[in-house]
Amino acid sequence: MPYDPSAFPPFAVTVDLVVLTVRRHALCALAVRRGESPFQGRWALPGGFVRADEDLSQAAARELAEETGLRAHDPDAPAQEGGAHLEQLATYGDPKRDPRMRVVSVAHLALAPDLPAPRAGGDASNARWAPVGELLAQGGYGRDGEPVAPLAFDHAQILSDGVERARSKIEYSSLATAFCPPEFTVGELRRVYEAVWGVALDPRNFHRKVTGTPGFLVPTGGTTTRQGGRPAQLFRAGGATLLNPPMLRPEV
Amino acid sequence: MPYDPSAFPPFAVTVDLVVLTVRRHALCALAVRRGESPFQGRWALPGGFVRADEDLSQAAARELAEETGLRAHDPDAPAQEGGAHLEQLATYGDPKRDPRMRVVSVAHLALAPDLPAPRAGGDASNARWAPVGELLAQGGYGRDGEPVAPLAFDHAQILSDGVERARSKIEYSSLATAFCPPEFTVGELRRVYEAVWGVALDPRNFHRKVTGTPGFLVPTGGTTTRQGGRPAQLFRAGGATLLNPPMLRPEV
DNA sequence: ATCATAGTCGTCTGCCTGACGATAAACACT
DNA sequence: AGTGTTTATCGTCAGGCAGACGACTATGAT
Repeated sequence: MPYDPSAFPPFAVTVDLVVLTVRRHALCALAVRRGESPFQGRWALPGGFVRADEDLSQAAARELAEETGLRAHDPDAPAQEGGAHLEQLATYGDPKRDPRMRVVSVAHLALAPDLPAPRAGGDASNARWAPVGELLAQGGYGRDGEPVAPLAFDHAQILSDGVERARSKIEYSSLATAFCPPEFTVGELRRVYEAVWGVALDPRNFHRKVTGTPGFLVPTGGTTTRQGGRPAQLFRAGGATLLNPPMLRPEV
Repeated sequence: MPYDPSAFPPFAVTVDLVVLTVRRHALCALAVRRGESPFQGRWALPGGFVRADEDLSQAAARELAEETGLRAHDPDAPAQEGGAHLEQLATYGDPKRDPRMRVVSVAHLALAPDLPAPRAGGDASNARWAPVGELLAQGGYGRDGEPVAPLAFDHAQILSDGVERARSKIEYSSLATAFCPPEFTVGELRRVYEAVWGVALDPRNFHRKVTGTPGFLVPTGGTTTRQGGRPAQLFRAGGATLLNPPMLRPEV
């Protein structure tokens, strides 16, 4: 068929972000309150339109910086200090997902260390870190007992897919270090796994596994007692991005 | 920000397909010859525009049916007879990936049993199954010695991502059965793994692994000698879609 | 001093994998 | 009929890794 501009319908293309972090032993996602219709006043994932001259990953990195101030890393690079892991998640294009027009959203997944309070256009009340269980509890009640409305659009599905991606990916990669500060202890890394998977892991077996995998953790020489108890060695993420054999997620 | 149609640029959205199959002990992908500019005469992945009222997966299933006659399965369902596995792969949106205009392509991955000759608008010379190594050999030479031009657009990257997805996914899922006919032998399934991974596997250990995993294979009671040698039991894919512990891919 | 907390090193047992021997059942020759 | 070839299937054995858990260490809190 010849090139004919009228042969295809125009779409709007957006990026939506699933930004995950671990706070107070819980897996949390960044949510912003919608200020406009549709779904006005409801919580949603941060996101926005892709600009005319922008690549998808550029648009995602820009949105991430606008919402959190974080700089994004290359997805293939190991976790480094002061930035977030960012990767494409999936694309959502149901014709009815946005009642205004035909919008295709390329969702991205970002993993960040614990951050100070989020900002959304400088207005803190319009952005928050919320435990993913709370955001996904359809028609349930939040931590403080207030009723929680479901996320706007198909964002519950997107968030759910993002959480599942994170849960499975830390099994066989060093991605869990993206939730940690530049230097961290084995115990802090273990608590990341426990929060993301929602299980308890044996500290001794976990210690053996992560320290026994060559290239996964590099000791920095320092120690810390910020968790209480005996001082723990500090590590940074090593060059190994793949964990083989993988960390086994306990049965449900 | 208020709703303003001028606030976002229009995009064209397409689906491109990485259709993989195993033929003659080699992993092959479906390629179609472009009849128009740009990249006229070059090989490309099949694909087309998403229609105005179509979901992305619908568009991918439609394109798959148009190019191969295959019906697509639900990605979450186990492999069934007479259809192909179809799942979303990734989305490619570099501003310069199509010189004509801004096109975002949502690539999908399809896995199919060995098929009769492909058809592309009824013209067999414009569609073929080609070994993926041949399609990805940049500036190399094909099986018959003719020079091979790289795939059009960024399709080499898309194909490469699709092959990598297939290679990793058969490790921990029953997806390899999607390459097999409805009833198959353990040996045929092993040859799928060998073709996709490009390695040789021990027949005895492979047999122990797949028959020892509950719910993975269900014997049908029949036997066949279509591979020569001693008759082999016939199986169909069981309900288990996840392989735990995974099939280990030998070191490179 | 004693306790609570967290980190780190070992041990043991069972399961799974890789390597590989042995047998079985078909077909193709001679 | 016998012999070789091919493929399927069952068994055995050693090594590695994970789960369960004991023991000890080094901090801060009471």
